[in-house]
Amino acid sequence: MATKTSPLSGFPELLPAARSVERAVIASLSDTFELHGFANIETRAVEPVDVLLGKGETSKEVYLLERLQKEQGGSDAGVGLHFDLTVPFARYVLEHAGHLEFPFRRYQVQPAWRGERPQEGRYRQFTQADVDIVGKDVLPFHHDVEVMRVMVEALDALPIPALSFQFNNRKLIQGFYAGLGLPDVVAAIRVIDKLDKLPAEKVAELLVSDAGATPEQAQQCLDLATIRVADTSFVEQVRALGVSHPLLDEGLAELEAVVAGCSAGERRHVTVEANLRIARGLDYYTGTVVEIFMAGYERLKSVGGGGRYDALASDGRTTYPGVGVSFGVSRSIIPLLADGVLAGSRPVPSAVLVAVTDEDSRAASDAVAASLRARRVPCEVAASAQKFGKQIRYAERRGIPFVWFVQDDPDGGVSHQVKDIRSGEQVAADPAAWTPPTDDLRPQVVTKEHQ
RNA sequence: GUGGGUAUAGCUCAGCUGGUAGAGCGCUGCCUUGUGGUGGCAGAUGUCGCGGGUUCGAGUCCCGUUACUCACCCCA
Repeated sequence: MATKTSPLSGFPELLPAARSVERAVIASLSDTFELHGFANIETRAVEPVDVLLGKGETSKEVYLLERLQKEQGGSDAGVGLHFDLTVPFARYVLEHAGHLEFPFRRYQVQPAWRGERPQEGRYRQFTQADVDIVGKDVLPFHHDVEVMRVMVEALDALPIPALSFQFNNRKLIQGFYAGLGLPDVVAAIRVIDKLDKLPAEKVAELLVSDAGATPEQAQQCLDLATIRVADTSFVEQVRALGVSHPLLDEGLAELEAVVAGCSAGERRHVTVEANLRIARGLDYYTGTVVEIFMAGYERLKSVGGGGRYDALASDGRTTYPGVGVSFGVSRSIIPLLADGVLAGSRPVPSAVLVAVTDEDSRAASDAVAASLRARRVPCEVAASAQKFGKQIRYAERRGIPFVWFVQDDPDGGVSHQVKDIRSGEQVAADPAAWTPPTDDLRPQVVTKEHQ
């Protein structure tokens, strides 16, 4: 019976070649995280609604599981799919605190769900990669530098366009605003966050109307927010504004350490800046904050972000401060795939198609395949003993670079030949010794420059 | 949630002021009796998103509906 299907908006599905790219990205990220000693965990897909909604997110972006709610008798709010990995992680830490060693370092690559209108780079189901370090009661500041450096290193290794890490520090902002005498620091941060959407004059007006600032204070806020440098010279620039407060000093010192620490070393395509307008809307951040942007894809807004949160998880007796950063795998990779900036070299893992001469000799072809696989060469045996031209075409359509022929010799033995179907070159080969070039062994990520 | 656009072959799309469905690519076969790609010849494929209305007649006009899509809001 025919079934009509249609894509579900916001729930992207990749074809095999594209999926191989996504998997390569995830493998590369995991490799870097593990190189720095971060253990992988996976949390369940659902959380109690009160856990999900406790962090200032609006309820309508959460997908609720209606059936489970009904089963529970409707007395409590039920469960919903998580919309990020930070909130489930905080819950996980509380739940398993007795079995974890602190500081606890973990990374997590999982889908999250959000019920908002889909767009390029914004999906209802998307994969995110998070790294965090969580301490018990205290977490020394140097972990801020450490975890940010890990993400810098992880993203620097990816075959994607240049990335910019833009750092700020909540203590710096709050200390500055407090030193300035602003009545409503939180409202001011929220207004400053609009700076890339509204003109400066409009933001100044909002600071006066919404955050209770005087016009002079508003101007100083703008002066602070427009500081953006690729080194630690922002410290003098902030000092020059003439505001002083102990929290400001602390924030300046922290941001200086993060920028200096993340800038150190050779990078392929990741740059680091202090950008004092970065605030991040989420109110659980307390110190370091970061947003990550991808060159040529500024329209996606940030492809990653994170920061320091001193009290995301607490059981009332112990608090678990943490610092972490997340990278939007779907958000960045899917647009790159759609634009052809990234592509998979082939849709199948097979590097070799072993041709079948006739069904009676299929066993001989199977033996060749087994021999290749014993040396970790991915291969498959032809589906049917069609004319060799058809079998070659089968391989060509799948991007399989080599076809292996097993043929009877006049002297009663068999001969083996392998053909590179891109060049047409065909040579005698030993199934117990032949190996394809390394680049042909597995599907590769192809970038536009190389195409 | 608000506003715009679109819906026709596997894919990209054409189809004028209404007259029973088309192209390119792809696909299948043959030229090519066991080695593909180029070329030539032949061929297959559609409830024209769904429901209703107007009309002798609707892919085309009208109404509704659903899905997709773009922008705003917001975020990874």
